[in-house]
Amino acid sequence: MAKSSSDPVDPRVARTRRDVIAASAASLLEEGWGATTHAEVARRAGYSKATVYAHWPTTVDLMRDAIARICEDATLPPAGGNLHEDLHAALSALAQTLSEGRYDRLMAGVIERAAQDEGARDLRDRLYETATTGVRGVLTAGLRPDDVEPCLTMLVGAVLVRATYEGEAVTSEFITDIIDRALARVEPTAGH
Amino acid sequence: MAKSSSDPVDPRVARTRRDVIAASAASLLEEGWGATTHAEVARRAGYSKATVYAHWPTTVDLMRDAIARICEDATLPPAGGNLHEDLHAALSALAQTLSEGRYDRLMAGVIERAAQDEGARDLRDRLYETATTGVRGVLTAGLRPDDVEPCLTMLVGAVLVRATYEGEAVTSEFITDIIDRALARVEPTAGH
DNA sequence: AGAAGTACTGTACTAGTAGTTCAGTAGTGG
DNA sequence: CCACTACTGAACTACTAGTACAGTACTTCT
Repeated sequence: MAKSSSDPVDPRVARTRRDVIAASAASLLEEGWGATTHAEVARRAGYSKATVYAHWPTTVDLMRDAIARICEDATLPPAGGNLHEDLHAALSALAQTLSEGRYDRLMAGVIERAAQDEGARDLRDRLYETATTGVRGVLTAGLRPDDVEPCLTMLVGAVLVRATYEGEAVTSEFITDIIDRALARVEPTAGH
Repeated sequence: MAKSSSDPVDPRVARTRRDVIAASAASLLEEGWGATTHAEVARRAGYSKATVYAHWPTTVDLMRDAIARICEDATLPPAGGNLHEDLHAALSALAQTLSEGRYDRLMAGVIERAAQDEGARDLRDRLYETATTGVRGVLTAGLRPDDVEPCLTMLVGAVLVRATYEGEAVTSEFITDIIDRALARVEPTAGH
């Protein structure tokens, strides 16, 4: 309350926040929500458990910052102007993120908690939003507004089901196939 | 080992298995995987914790039977022969199951564990298989074999994303829309 | 530089839970 | 009626989440 306006943060606090959030994000991606506890994060970051509790009283507090950090790190593939190619790139990036980056387990953990915890519901929305930003951008740029949402849902859903629920690899051919099908109604000329 | 062939089960064992599995299934749907412990299931079913451990040593053992039971209860809407109508009915049933029956949290719990536990991976596959049987059946009956898998993945994915990840209601109009789009490439004549 | 304030540490503690053990009880099949 | 086995309940171990707090180290202000 004393120095709230100018807000010159104590460098110790800045250091601690940075390190602990990085450790939380790493643990969340590597071990999943269930294994990402205050104690584990403190161990990884090299701080005392009490310090972590002092900054983030609840697990959701900790996850909120960790997920925000993870979302910051998400990179978008560059758009070239060709709808099919850009979509293919964006969906490939999504598939990559889902399988390699372990977003699947992370997302599952958030969804499981979202049923009971209001805070987790926000996290779910933000995470989904971030993961699909690339695809949404390409569709918004190339489609009529009415077509964006259903196409987004079908394309993202197909990749997500393939990667997370069927546990199968998302191949380039698969992505090409679903793009062709999803855009069939939208484009007057048959692509490819 | 003594009476394995004819297998006349002790009625006490049959009773216990039936009651505990029912309680596990109920807890799994109502409270989620995380809250479905041996102790909680024993309390619900009215048996001793030790008895539950005796029958199902690990949590996955218990979940396996509970999920099998849940899958048995799944009902399929009757097929009428019209592709669009049958698909609409099957996808509505899926959406209903996802939101009302809390399959979303259940599925999320299974996926989260599937990353570490081999047994949970089997459960994920079986659960996904069961949830999509209705839609798959309709597609198999009405489409060329090559079209079944991609259409299934897109339609199921769209419903799943809508219900579970976006947290929005799956309306009848939404289902009609995605069916039209998914089948656009498949049917020579534009439906509706 | 020194003082005053605050962040972090390490340890110890409480409370609660997963899982085990086992002697005792009661239902089952022969 | 007897031998057998399933279930009970209570006690116990081992582990974990979260709290408390006195001591130390860093930062900022004068």
